[in-house]
Amino acid sequence: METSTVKELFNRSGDYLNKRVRINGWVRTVRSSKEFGFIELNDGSFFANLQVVYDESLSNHKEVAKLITGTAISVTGELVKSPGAKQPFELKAESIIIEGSCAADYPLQKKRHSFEFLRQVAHLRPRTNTFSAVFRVRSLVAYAIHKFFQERGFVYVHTPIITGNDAEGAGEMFRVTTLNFDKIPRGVENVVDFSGDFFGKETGLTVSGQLEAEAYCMAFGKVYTFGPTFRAENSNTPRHAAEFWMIEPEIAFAGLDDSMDLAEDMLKCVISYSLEHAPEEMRFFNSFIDKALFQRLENVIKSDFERITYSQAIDILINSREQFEYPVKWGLDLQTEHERFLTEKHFNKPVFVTGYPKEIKAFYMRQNDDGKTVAAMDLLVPGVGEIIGGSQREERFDYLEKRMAKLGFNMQDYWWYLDLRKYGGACHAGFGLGFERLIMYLTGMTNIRDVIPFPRTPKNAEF
RNA sequence: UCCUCGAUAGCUCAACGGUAGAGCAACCGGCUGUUAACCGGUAGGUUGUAGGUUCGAAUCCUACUCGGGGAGCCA
Repeated sequence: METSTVKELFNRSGDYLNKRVRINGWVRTVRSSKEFGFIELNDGSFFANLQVVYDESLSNHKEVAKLITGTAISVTGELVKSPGAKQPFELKAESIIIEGSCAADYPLQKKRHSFEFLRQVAHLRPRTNTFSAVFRVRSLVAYAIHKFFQERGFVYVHTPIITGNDAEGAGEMFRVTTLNFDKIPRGVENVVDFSGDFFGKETGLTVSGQLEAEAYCMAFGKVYTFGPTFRAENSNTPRHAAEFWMIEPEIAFAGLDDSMDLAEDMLKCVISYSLEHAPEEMRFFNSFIDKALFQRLENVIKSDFERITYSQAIDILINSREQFEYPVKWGLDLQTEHERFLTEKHFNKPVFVTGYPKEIKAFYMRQNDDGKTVAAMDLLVPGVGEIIGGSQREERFDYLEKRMAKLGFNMQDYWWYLDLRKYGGACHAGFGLGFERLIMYLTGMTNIRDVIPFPRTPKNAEF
């Protein structure tokens, strides 16, 4: 007999009702009486459990009555209408085969666990309701992002994981090396000599695929990256991880407004996709994780994102009469408290802030005519803060070269990046979207460690 | 990295200077439709680690380790 999935039973219950089926899965909980009992079975295909009913007619009835949470079983029986109120149908077991027993010290219980505890059993937590929902949505959203870009003619570029350039100084890099730590070769002034290293130069894990994506953008016109990114920052917050995934679209013959349009369109599409394709999971988040989730997401889908300049943001903050811990002054970067005020209190929706002072932004951003600001944009969203950072790129060779020289860059390290301006450099723009921050925003989960299967953070690389 | 709070049974917590407890889980038993099932019972602890104060420390002090929240860095 062919094995069915719980998902199939729920989606096409009419086809299965009063027919024999077999389901393989894991026991979530057992409620047994003297002569019969119930098993909540989850097979991973669907958020909801299947209720299995058994009675003394089972040859192994005694063992089944003692099944504990976590056991892997295979159930064959007839799918029948359920007299119970909480499920439309149930599986009346004719045979239950115990595929894998579960030791008595199984850490997961049928009651609620703290997320802190579940992080310590990251190998088991996908078996819980919350993490089952989070990681199914994560999978769906990854697909939705590819779908969004592919349908719009973007080319998916695999930028390198190992890289020789700490491109934008986006963060500290993890070093990649095959040098013997007991005998590190040193040259003049005791500086480490990387010439004998695997790549013959100093290399690390990528902190951004943007510079390489720009190269492909100048060939394909519209590209995006979607891959792992690494930052060796000692960041201890619920929004930072040492290994995370980033989506970086790059579009040619386009400016800052185009990239904002793209970002807004993408977010709306992805949110709609999740609501449509993971309704059970999203309802769960709205009920148990964040009661305002649907309201917030629907607000995002329907409303136009606010677009203000950095200068306007400063004015709003100064005129707000709100007490801030950090000073608000043109030229200083916006602090988290300022960003939260703008997106959560003043506008209460996603806000693009553009035109930051060039001193506080990366070298590659296009300089505005005022000589003071660059065509940068950050997208701030309620609850998560900065979810997107982007800009129009400086496509003018001389402007870029001067800027890099002023910041003390070694031009030889960026020869190919400058070449892109030399050979048919067109105006272009793009942004980076933190994939996990998007998942947090979509699910209402408030810690990045709970939206990554096996999170990597300072002092934590277990599993 | 800084500030702050915390660490007690497998889990969630109580006890706040005087013999370490409860609910859930586990185990044993009961129960003819359960829904975090219910009812009775059993077992389970060098109170994160190392020092110190005290007649006496889970409780007070110091350091360390790990974790939460806030900040910085950013996505």
